[in-house]
Amino acid sequence: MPTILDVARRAGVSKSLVSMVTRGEGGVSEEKRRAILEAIDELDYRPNAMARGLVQRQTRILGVMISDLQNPFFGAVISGIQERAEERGFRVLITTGDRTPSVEESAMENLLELRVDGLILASPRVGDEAIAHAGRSVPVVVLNRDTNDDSSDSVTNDNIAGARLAVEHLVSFGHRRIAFIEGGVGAGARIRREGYLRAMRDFGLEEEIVTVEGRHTEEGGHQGAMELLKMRVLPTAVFASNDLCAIGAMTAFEEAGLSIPDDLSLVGYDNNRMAALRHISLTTIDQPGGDMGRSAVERLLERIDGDRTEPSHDVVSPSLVVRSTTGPPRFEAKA
Amino acid sequence: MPTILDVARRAGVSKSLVSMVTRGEGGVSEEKRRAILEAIDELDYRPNAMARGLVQRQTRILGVMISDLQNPFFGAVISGIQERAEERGFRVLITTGDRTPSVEESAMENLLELRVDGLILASPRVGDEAIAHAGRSVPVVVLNRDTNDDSSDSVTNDNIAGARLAVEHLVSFGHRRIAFIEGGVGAGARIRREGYLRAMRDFGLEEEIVTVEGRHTEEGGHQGAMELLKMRVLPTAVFASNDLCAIGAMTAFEEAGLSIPDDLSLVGYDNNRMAALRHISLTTIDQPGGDMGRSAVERLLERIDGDRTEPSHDVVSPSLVVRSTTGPPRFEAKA
DNA sequence: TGTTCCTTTTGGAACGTTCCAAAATATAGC
DNA sequence: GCTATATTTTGGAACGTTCCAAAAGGAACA
Repeated sequence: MPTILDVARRAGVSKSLVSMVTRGEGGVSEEKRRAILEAIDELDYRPNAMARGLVQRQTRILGVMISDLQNPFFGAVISGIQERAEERGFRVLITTGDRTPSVEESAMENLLELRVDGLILASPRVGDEAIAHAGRSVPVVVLNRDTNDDSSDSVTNDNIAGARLAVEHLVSFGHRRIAFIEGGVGAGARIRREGYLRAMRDFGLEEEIVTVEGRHTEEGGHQGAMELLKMRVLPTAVFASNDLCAIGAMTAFEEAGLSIPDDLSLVGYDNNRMAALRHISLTTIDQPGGDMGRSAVERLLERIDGDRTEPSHDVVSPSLVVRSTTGPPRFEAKA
Repeated sequence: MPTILDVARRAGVSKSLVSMVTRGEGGVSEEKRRAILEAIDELDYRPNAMARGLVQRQTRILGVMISDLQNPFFGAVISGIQERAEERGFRVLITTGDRTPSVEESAMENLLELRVDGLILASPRVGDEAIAHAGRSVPVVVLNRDTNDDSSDSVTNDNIAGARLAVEHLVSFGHRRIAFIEGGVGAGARIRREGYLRAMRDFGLEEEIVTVEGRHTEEGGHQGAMELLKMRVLPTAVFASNDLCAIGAMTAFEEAGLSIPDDLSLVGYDNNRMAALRHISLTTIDQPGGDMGRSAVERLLERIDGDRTEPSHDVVSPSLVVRSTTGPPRFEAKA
């Protein structure tokens, strides 16, 4: 593989001049510039980003760790990240953690060893200490998980408000027995659960609280729904911690012969593209993934440029998207 | 940020010993090893992958360029890649091209400048020459696109056979007027189109051939379907070049008041997780994404290890998955 | 013909590792 | 206690860039 010295030799100039050309720096005579460009082309030269990064002590790369690439919600997030990063002259490198803390941790470590200039963690499931640890060496923005420490910035949607929106919507139809399918630990899951609990209490439905696990996956949602189906008295509505979960639950309920929303209302969270499909048409809480991705990049760049040293915690507002999976309960609530 | 020298100083040893420890090399006394590990911990030292890669002239990183991260099919592909790579001690770094050739090209370039040891291109839309160019500097495996040159390996499903499976299935129901929604240039799209054309001819349906564009996206599929709806005589069946497309088309057809499969049968391609959702239940052609990802890694490692220099072109067999969007045509075919 | 001031070009040091040959130390055998 | 050998440790060179101070050329002017 050719190096900058090969190019210099071929073009009959010093390596420094070649470096100036590849970096797009001015002050190179037209003649030499042309000769260098030609040599680069002939030799198929490509600058070595490692050597460059080593001496510049920065890479202009933003690392993104996505907990679950199978969840289409993150597609939107990445698009937003990519778009804004490109505008600002940064590259984006993605790794994924397969929803497993240990895999996530090594995915983050990879990025850090590469010396990315900033790190975005999308719904990470790793422990707080791992995040804080990363935050000590590089600016970190956590997406959709409320970090309690100030070692990193965060961009979240207001999960408490979102959960409330969901419960409120169901209550407005007259539902009282509203179950919740949880999203496991990490991510915004814990907070959504908290939001559900609070909303239920606020509406005086403390005794109706029922929660089962759903792991933020389709399979998890399916299992959670099965668990609900085993109860002697079924809920009239179910709120799932994310859309994937909700869709898995939907399948389970219909397999059991229930009709949605006639027998049971269902609300998801995320508003991913599956939820919007006409055939799914899931009522859900929208969080603007693309915007959140863009904000994350901006928070990161503020830190990288040294414009800000105070932690920042952006909160975007979720909104209710009513589709076809919610309606009044079949039997009047006992009131 | 601490360097290996800081660690060495703190532990009272030479940098070489520290290096041996971080690389897990043997032959270090227990005493020194412990002291070094402790120093690493105290200083929060993390080896610099760039410096390491520079001298080792390899990174043990596999680069993956995914044309469309929004398409859930690639989630499965990445899982397969990741799994196998990890088994073999390689790391995976992902970039995405947002379905745009120029973005894809720079995403590839990023990875090459980082000197990844191998490159996987998943359904790239860039030109052949860009792929060949990359193939000159590093082993490349192209997924789901038949490369005609031998500068890279490929792993594809048999798109011709898959398309035939789809047409055959529809013909077996008595359909004759079977339209095709194309997937644009690049990817396996061109070949699927070819497969459709060939199958139609083989079944003596040459005059019934109708194709519209669908760009392998939901929106594209929707538009393609709208175009079909404008025709004076509607097809009784539609075969879409991928599931995303098919789902977009499904929406359009139902918005126009058509009932699937009663008024119109629909077949997709990929068998992505959306297609499997009970509510979509799309008849489709399955291609095993996870397996293809795993194979891609294996082909790459053969090249990296120098076990093989001859180009390899794996072809996996697609299979028909019959679900609920296909049935007999409403009116008997004119025969 | 010098002198001054630009513009263009250059070579060496640095970045943080690994590799390797050689040095230092420990162990064994007599 | 000495040699031979095995184990552990070390310092310097290399990897391919960028940065920077300084050198080399050119143009303008007296």
